[in-house]
Amino acid sequence: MAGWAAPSTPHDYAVMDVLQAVRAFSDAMDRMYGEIKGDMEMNATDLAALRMLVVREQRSKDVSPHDLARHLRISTASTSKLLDRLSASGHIERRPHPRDRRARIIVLTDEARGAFFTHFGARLRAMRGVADRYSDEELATITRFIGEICEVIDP
Amino acid sequence: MAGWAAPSTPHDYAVMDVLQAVRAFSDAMDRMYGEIKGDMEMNATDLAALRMLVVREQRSKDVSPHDLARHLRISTASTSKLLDRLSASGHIERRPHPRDRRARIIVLTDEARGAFFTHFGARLRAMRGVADRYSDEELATITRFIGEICEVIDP
DNA sequence: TCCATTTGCTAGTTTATCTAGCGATCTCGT
DNA sequence: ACGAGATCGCTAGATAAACTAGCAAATGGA
Repeated sequence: MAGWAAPSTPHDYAVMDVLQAVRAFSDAMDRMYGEIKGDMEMNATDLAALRMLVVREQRSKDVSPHDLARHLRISTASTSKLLDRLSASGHIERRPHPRDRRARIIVLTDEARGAFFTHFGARLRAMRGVADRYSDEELATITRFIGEICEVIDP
Repeated sequence: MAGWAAPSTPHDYAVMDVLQAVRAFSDAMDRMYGEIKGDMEMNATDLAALRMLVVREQRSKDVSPHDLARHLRISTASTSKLLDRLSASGHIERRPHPRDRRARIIVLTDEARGAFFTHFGARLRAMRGVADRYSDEELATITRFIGEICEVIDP
């Protein structure tokens, strides 16, 4: 994913290395989600939906079926079926929206939170262990870099 | 994905921030692939296969249908169909393995390489632009951090 | 040599997505 | 206040893509 323009200076090599690391990270994420998908006996989309719900919950943001459809890039029809599956498996509940009677709010069940952290928890702790070994300044630089990369790949 | 244990020191906050950045990065990657999937009119699995082939080609590694099945975590039967699709759309070719007459080697066509860089090229240049603004020491730290994160999430 | 294993494929089934369209509800201009 | 148009989530039916089971050809070690 990086390296088809010949590097010439040490800086070029450093840039190439970091972009290769970014690519490797993407692959590692794919494989991790693949593994967890297998462990939880879910398909990729349903797991991605669950991840979104966890993230949004931590930010105290409500999630509608429409939000899910946009994030997952599937139709709202597919989203209805997806919610049927997650509801039947006890991972989510459809709650009425307090103000808009057409709308729904999707909330995670305790079982889903438990299952999620059962499967992600060990890796999250391991990631925290990695981050702990860096200084505050280094972490700030890394955070800034990752943030900037996010902005250019998903503007 | 980070932050359910109350942080108390500046370092805790820095760790929490970087883990949130990692999570956001993962989300941004998902959305980027989703967008490219739409632009290239491919499904997620086929695009993931193409990405794997590009990465392996840059490392000069041969890819068999079996390798694809393992990486994508789909059956070899589904992989055969996937290769039929990619072959029909002109993205790949099945070549005979030089030594094992049962096996195949999957190679990208020039068209596939072109299409891939048409869709990823702008973002890759943008990422390079971001990385260029960091010092060699910073880039080394970031590369090391990302590498360590990869090891713990995909051991 | 011989037999278990590996490789990639096909056939048929199941699962998940899409398009099209519906009723209910909200929003906004008049 | 009220009607037009937009939005929300859902259903039905069609299409696409995954799965399981099993096959022949080729390999490789006992």
